[in-house]
Amino acid sequence: MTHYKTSKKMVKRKQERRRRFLDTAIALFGRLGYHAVTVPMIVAEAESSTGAFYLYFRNKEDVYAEALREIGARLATALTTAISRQTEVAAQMGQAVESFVGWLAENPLETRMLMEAATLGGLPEKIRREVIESHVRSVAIALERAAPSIDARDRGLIASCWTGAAIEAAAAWLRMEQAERPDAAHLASIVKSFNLRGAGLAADHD
Amino acid sequence: MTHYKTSKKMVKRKQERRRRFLDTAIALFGRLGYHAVTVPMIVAEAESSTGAFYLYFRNKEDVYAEALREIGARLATALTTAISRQTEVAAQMGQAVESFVGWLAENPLETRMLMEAATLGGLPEKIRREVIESHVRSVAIALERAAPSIDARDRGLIASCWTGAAIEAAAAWLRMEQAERPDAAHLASIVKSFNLRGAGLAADHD
Amino acid sequence: MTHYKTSKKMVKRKQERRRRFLDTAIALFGRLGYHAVTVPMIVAEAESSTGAFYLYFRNKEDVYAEALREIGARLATALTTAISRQTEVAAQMGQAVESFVGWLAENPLETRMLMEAATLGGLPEKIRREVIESHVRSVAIALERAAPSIDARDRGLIASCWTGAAIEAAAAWLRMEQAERPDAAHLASIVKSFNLRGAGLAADHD
Amino acid sequence: MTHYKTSKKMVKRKQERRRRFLDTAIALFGRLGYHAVTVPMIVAEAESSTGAFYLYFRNKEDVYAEALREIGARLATALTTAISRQTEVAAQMGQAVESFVGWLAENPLETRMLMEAATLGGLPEKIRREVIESHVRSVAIALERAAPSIDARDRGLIASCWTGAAIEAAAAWLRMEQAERPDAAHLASIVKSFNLRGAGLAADHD
DNA sequence: GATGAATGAGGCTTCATTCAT
DNA sequence: CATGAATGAAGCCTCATTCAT
Repeated sequence: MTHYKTSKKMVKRKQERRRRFLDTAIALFGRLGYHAVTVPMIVAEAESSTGAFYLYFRNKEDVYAEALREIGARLATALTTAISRQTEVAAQMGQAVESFVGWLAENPLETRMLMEAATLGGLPEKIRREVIESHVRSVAIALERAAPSIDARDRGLIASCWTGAAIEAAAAWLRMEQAERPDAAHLASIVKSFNLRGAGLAADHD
Repeated sequence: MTHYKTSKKMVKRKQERRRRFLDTAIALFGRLGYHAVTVPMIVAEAESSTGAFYLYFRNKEDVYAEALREIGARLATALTTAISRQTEVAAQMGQAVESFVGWLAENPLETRMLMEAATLGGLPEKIRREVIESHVRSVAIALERAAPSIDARDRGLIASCWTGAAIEAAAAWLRMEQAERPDAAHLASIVKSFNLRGAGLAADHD
Repeated sequence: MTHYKTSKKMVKRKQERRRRFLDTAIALFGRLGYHAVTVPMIVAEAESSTGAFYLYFRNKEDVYAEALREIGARLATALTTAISRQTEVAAQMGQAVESFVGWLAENPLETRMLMEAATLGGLPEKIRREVIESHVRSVAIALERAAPSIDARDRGLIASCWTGAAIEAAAAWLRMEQAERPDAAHLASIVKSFNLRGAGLAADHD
Repeated sequence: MTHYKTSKKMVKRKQERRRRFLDTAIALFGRLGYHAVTVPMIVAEAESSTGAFYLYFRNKEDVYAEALREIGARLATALTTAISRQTEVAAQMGQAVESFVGWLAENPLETRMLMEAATLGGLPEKIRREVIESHVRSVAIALERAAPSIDARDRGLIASCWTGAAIEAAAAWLRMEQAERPDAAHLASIVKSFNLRGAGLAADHD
């Protein structure tokens, strides 16, 4: 009765395998970049086989895209969780920047992929846009409530400034020698005040 | 030995040829990205030969790097010229953002290269850093004069926010359909006020 | 993980394929020389593909080196077999020259590779040295027993004379028109008496 | 009257230039081997121009061949001079080996070219054969006088053994670390006695 | 389902040689 | 006569993807 191929055990195995490919992919893409990573590399690192790889992913671009989606999901989870601890809009926005920057700082591989995906074209670029823009969008929405006087058309651009500042600051921080880096919390607080002020949501002398 | 024919004419021709390669390279790299461009493509587009290409550049990475340097020079010129028209520090900084964003918006190919170079590793990444950081540095220096109360260690990060906001906003603007884009001047003014406020250099209600 | 199909059949096939590459390589390198042979040539002649080639060898130099090793092994086998038929040192040495020269005369492709490898530098030169020097060394060792009065330091040089004479004579013989060549056995006997006398191991009027 | 283009001064200049090319070529070919040397390299080292190069030589193979001829001439001069100091055939032959080996040992670049040329095919191989065979031939002729009992057909092969022993011994000597090399005279004496005995021209206990 | 050997298009780069100046 | 910029054929090698086992 129970169809052999879809026993729960097998489904679980499949997911584990897929997950292992994805983790390996993030590790490699994050460290070496899209073009320097080869499918055989991923296969070797994941201790699997080429055939298995193409069973789970259509092609190299596809793993990259899926890995990016995974990253987007993790980031969203982190942000949602953090933000839900705040009730007020302004506080939520502050929390959002801090969590965003903090997450980037703690996840250098993922950050690198997020940055690289912007220039990769095709599916990766599309997914990166979705990931980032879902963040941009929620900033824009929050902005709408917090500063309704701002013209709707400008909100998107301001939100871009917002995320651009966060990502670039995190990237600069990651490029610094470990020794001379301020701690991640300090980084987050600087970006937070830059963004809140920039968007006109904080007193000048915060 | 006896140099008969290293005439001025030839020197000029060499420079022109090199310049043609560089222009072609910027056009292609800016449109398709580093990895999608092949040396034969550049050669064909520049109506030259493979051999000539390698006469002027060590390899593909090298043209990319040189093109990037060229871009950096052009950008620096644009900024210096614009800024020199202002005498006051705060005004200079405002001018700097506006010119920077304006230049990015008007030079989409160059902007794309500047963004991609961040993820290319090797020489390109190094040059991009030089180009961007020369800007970051001048922002940091201006900041020192304009807002001496800010901790020196933080200045670099704030400068990163500053350029990150500008670049990302310009990129988002470039990604918009031409029809729904506000004009470049408007974009520049939004980023300008975001950055000046973010850095604590402008009144809240500018 | 679970190795389904790394069957004996596949292992055998791999070895056969590798062997075909090696045989083809010897044929081509022996006929045309290292630099005149291209990887596509080897691939075409072996009725395989570029990719397969690089699956078995790191690069062109590597096939050459492996082919040389193969040649060394074949030569060593031939010599060991022949020499083992003799019990006395002097007789063994005589047998060694004869077999060596005979083998060279019968294997012109291999001989050509052995000669060319001396001027190729890198790994090929190193392997040729190993192959030849294993012969030189055994000559030197035999010499030690047969003529202990010779200074140890000179033995190596004498052994070089020994192999140099054999190789050059074989090469000269191979260069002759087939019509005017004495038979291989005659060649071998001439070199044999030259070398034995040269090393002081035979009566003057042998 | 005196034709401008063939004034003595110019002829001399031409010869000097050609000579400089040849010397440079020997230095480079001897150090790096035929295939690793490029025409631009020779041109640069000789501080001249590509155009000039092709004024004096038909192509790369041609310089190599000419350089080889030059080497042959120098070697012949050295040998002739040395041999002419002896009056007796046997003494002349001994002198010949010694001078030959000595010359090889003192001229490593030339020796390397002589060895490499054997496997180059085309003109170089032909010239090398001429150079070496003129030596082989004179050995064969001397042999005819010194040991008329030897069969004429065998003389050529014996002469090949003779030169092969000399060249290989010299090469082995050149490959040794300078520190552990016996001096060139010792090398020469070893080869001398090996060859004289091998050819049956010396007492067993020389 | 799983494996990994095999494929081959296509990229990068070198260098002997020519020829306009 | 001399120069050296320009040419382009041709070689080496990588790697995404397929498919027989």
